[in-house]
Amino acid sequence: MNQNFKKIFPSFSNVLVEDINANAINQSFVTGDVIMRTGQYIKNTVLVLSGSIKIYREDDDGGEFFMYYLQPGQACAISMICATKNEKSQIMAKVVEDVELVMIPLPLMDKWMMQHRSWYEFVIDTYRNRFEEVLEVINSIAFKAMDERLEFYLKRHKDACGCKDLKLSHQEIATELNTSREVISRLLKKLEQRGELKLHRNHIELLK
Amino acid sequence: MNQNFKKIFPSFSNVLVEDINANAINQSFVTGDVIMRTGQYIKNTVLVLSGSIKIYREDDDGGEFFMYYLQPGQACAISMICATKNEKSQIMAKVVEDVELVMIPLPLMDKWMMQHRSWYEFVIDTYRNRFEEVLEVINSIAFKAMDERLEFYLKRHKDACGCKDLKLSHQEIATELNTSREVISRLLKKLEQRGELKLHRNHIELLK
DNA sequence: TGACCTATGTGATAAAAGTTACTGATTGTG
DNA sequence: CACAATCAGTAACTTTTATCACATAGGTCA
Repeated sequence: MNQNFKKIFPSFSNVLVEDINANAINQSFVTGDVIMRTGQYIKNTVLVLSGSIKIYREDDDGGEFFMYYLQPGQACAISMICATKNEKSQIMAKVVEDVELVMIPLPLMDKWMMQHRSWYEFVIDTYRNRFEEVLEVINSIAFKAMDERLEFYLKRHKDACGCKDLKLSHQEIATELNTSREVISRLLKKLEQRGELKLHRNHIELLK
Repeated sequence: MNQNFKKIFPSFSNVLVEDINANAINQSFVTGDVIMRTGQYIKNTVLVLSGSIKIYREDDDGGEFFMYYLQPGQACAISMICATKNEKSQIMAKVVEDVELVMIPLPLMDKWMMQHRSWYEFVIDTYRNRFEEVLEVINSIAFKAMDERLEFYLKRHKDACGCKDLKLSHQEIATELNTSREVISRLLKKLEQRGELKLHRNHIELLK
């Protein structure tokens, strides 16, 4: 796993990787598992080795507002931030594709900041990227109408999975954009007519 | 200023305060000054001694979506994050009340993370608080209709200024919520009828 | 195959928000 | 004081989004 790990987190120094191997816990989850809930205390920082996790905010009445995906080589910024303060989670994390994780216990996450330059940079980098991503999300909902928000949503999914075939139902999209299925169906139809994509049952084929 | 500084940033160690005094630059701005723009490179991390700064995102067509205020004793999380990577600003910062600032040059901000425990904790704390605040903002726009968003907006302003008298015109609020003045006027009227507040020219008196 | 479940398409209608147009009120300034 | 500028109130209308109701289509499995 040592070899593999260096490939997924190439910026980590050898000493850091040794420290991780010695202290962190490996854990696996399968699709559908919820590994973090709103209000739950966070005890670990999570590094993703394989698979994919959806990070979202939950509404009082079942809305699941999509924020971003965690992919291999990434870490959960929120778990890092909360970890240092032993805070409750403000977000939900659900497994989209079976994942292998490395759990870094809270005190180590903090200690390594001072000891390993490459860890420090990784953490700061994670903060920055997520903060920016979240700012983008704010832009899209604050300034854009639903049609543009849908396009933004599809684009982010394309970027995240690196493919043009999105396995999403209209209902799922509607939930994640906090609107109704009918609205999404209609807007997708328009995009199809414009030649932007092709609709299939349970998946959407992007053409551009 | 040394004495004063310790009062505004009580968590800072004496050594850190000395370091700040020796290296940082004091700067003042007056109401209306824009001290950071979208696309501009960030060369300093900003600590607020007095006054107040509005942080917002700018739209292509003049929208000024309100994110949060920077108050005395606080620092700009975004300038910290960007500073470490020499990145462009993604936000706008406008002075709302004349401010005195301490500008920490980029390389020091980074260096001190390893040297001063109290600086490290302050920075992490700033990240965490802002991240959470931004998540709250996402909730309000993703899940709430304009009436609730307005109430949330008023509440945050009350919390920020610590008073119940908000010096805001309907137009300002509308701009910051990216809607039109008429909508805000109507909703404020409703809130007045419900006895939540009292409307005056150029200011709103909260009753609850 | 046919019963059944889920996903999607679509029209009608309602509600929320945005736009236009105009009014009066208050304030500051020469 | 007179005038301009800004702020606020409101009615009428349009657009966007949400909701309801129902039709159809594809896939699963006994």
